[in-house]
Amino acid sequence: MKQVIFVVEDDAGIMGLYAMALENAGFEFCGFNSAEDMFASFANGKRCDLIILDIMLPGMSGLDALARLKQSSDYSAIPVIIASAKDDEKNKIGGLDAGADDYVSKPFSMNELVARIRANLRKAPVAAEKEGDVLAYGDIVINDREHEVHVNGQPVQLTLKEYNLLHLLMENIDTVVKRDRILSVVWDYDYVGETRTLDMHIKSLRSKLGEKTDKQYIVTVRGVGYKFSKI
Amino acid sequence: MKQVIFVVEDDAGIMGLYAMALENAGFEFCGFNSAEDMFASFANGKRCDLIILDIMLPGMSGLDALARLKQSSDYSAIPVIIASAKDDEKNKIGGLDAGADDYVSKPFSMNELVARIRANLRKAPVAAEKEGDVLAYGDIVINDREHEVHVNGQPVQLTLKEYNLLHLLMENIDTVVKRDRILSVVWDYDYVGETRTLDMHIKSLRSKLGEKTDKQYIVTVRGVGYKFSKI
DNA sequence: TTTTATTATAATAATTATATCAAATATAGT
DNA sequence: ACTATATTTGATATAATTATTATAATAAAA
Repeated sequence: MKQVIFVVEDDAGIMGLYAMALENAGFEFCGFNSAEDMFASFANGKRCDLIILDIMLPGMSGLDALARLKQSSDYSAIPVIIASAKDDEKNKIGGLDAGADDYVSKPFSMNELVARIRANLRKAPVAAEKEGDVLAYGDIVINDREHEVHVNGQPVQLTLKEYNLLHLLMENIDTVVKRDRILSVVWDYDYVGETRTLDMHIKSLRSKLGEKTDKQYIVTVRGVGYKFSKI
Repeated sequence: MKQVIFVVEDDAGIMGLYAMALENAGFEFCGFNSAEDMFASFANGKRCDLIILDIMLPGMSGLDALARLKQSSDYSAIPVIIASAKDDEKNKIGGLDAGADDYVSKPFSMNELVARIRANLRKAPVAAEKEGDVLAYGDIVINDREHEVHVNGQPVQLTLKEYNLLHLLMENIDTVVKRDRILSVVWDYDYVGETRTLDMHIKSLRSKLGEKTDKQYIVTVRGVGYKFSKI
């Protein structure tokens, strides 16, 4: 199911660019010429995963719209990226203070925009997936309440350390977790010096997850740590 | 890249011990005789990862300095370890109340100190990483959280040094970064003299970025350094 | 133009980080 | 106390990264 991006922008030309870039990147695009139109659409029950909001708008300003979104209990969780023609620091700070999750100043490349969208979309799902104590990605499901892990629907038997390690990595999906941090979270270490313990557990975790699939979930980021990767 | 530890301590002998212990433990040491000196250094743009603060200081007291640090939005995230000659519980509590992250009372072993430094450094990264996940210009996007770089939407595989180098240059977009500065930030160097190491990494970075585009991002400023350029 | 200083390049050597393995130790269950 | 399982440790292998060296190319200065 494609993720839906709302774009509020009054300039038709720029809107066209958004449409093209977002469709291209695999999102469902939905544009509005004014903030009022967007709220009307919300009222009609339409939903989205992220909003791109121009600051300079006819009628209700972008910042006002932002304030309204962030006050509402229904919509406050939706990430909002402010887009502005002004490369004006004041505006930038203002927007972030008002609750925007990110900011791009025009002109920006569509690559940058897509990167920012992806980054912001990724912050949200953790909360969503956390409910019911279940973290899931792809073929791997980790159920905290039951303390069980399934790969491709098949239960796999993890030891405590393996479980905690996987849990930490999945909590931080697509995010590098530094070796130090892993050691201090999964182990208690104030460790000084060399240990191959972490590597060992990564290895056994990989083999237990990999026995049932050939996909590489746990990615080594040399010199930094490991991340659980969607890609 | 070494982590930088600021030490504020008026006794020259003790300062020497700190210097030795910290360098030894692989940190970059930077000492100040007074809190005022440290703030002056901050004002000059110098940054650190952790501060060790003596309580008994000439001029501004350690606790006052602590209060000032913790009130500032810029520096409040930096972990502070209070060091005091008084093994006095009252003082200890006072310091922690005032926002210190940890406390050691003299005399302490350098091993203990280093262990505490490591432990406190480890608490921080979450806060640090929160800031500006994405740096982008044009076709190049660098995502710090994921530790990934995309060129034209395509991921490219960078080594740690290449990554740090690119990051430094992109942080300073359109600004020349001097060779010295690059060497001291990305490498540990105080090193004076000839090295072609930096050139090497610039070369491989260029080729990795350029494989997918013919635009020149990294500009050589002869006699000075390099800059990442929009134009 | 010639000289000099600086940077680019390529090939090779050295270093470092991680992976793997086998064995030792610890822990929990019976 | 005995077993089975889990975890840690240290030694070694592998692979990836980084540094070095020598040489070429280039720009600036004389």
